[in-house]
Amino acid sequence: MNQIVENVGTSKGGFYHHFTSKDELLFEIHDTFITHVLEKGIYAYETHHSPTQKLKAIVKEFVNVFGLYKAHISVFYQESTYLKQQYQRSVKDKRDQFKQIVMRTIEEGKKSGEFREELSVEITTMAILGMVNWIYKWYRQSGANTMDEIGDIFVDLILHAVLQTETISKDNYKEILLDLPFFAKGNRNG
Amino acid sequence: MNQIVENVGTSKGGFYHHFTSKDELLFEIHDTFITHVLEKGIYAYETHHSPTQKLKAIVKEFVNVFGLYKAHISVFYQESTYLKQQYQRSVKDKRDQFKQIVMRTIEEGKKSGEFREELSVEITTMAILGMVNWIYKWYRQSGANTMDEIGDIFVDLILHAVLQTETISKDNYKEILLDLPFFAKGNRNG
DNA sequence: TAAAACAGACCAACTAGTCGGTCTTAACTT
DNA sequence: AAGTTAAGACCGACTAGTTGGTCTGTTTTA
Repeated sequence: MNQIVENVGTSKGGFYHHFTSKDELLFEIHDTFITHVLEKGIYAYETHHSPTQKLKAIVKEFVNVFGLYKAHISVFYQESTYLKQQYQRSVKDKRDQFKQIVMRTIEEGKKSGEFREELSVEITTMAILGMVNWIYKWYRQSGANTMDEIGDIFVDLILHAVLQTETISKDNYKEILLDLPFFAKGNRNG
Repeated sequence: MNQIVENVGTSKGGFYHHFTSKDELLFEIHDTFITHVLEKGIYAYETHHSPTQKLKAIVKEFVNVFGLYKAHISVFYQESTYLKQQYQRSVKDKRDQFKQIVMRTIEEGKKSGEFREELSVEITTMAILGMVNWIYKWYRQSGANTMDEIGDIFVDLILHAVLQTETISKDNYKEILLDLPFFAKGNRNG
């Protein structure tokens, strides 16, 4: 608290005039970015037809939020370990909503035949959530890749993981999947 | 501390007779499971020839540790946020070693032609570490899948993500990749 | 001039860690 | 076998520092 208050340039009194507790602040912080991803996720889900496009858009937005709200997310994960029950529940609620969108998308992909039939919807979803959520642990502004590049790479990895194997090679997904830079293509194996 | 000591059924005095600080306990806890994965990882790396087999074995061992040391890992992540610098460095050291093994494996896979050339070694590695590390956040003993199943699914997802697209369909990887249960194959789309 | 915004001294509860002491164990002596 | 002793294991009241949070006031705004 002292640190928060100091860094923000305010005082205990000032802070508690606006928030009823530290937990509320934490909740508000979480709500800021989770609401953002959730809205973007829903929008992505609703504006695209194919599960592939949906998944691509959802993942990109999801990754993107780690660029936009890096500080929020770090603080939240660092301080939220002992969040009061009521707040934990609201937090979990919104996270579950996002999880549902991803699950529904994968389910649809399986039904439509775009994604592999043998996928476990639940575990695949958790794998995606995990790889993206973990970003806050390792991403540094100074790193070699921008958040946008990371998003593209993640989309590429995830789609390769879920798409029907046969369809990948058919060049249907040129625009979505990664490729070598043109000047490196000469060395290609195979 | 009070809680730890109480739950362990000892006392402050007893505890500090064996540890110099809480951080040391935390470090010891982390070291227990990180040493385990690291050894298993190195062994897996050294005993297999192909990068594909290496990666499979490494991921399986990595996932497995979350079954063996669930409690350790949860405690560590919950309490380690403010670990003293010296301990943080040793922790990071071992984690980096494991990361290196994964990176080297992917690099080798690219060189051998088994893995896709266009993969970003670093980001792919972080994706793998992320999806597995995140397990501690969601895995419940009571869940639908055993740790072993999750391991297999993760291996399947990761290999589909990294393997050369052409080779996947060639049945070379029947033993490694997942398939539908035989009784469901009749419904397969074409 | 009243209400909202803010300040900061203060507080209770809790934190990791200490310290003087007791109990347990096992080797050593007689 | 019984007695001695010393070291390691263990105890828990206590402390210094920190935590989130309160309360009485002052300043700012409209």
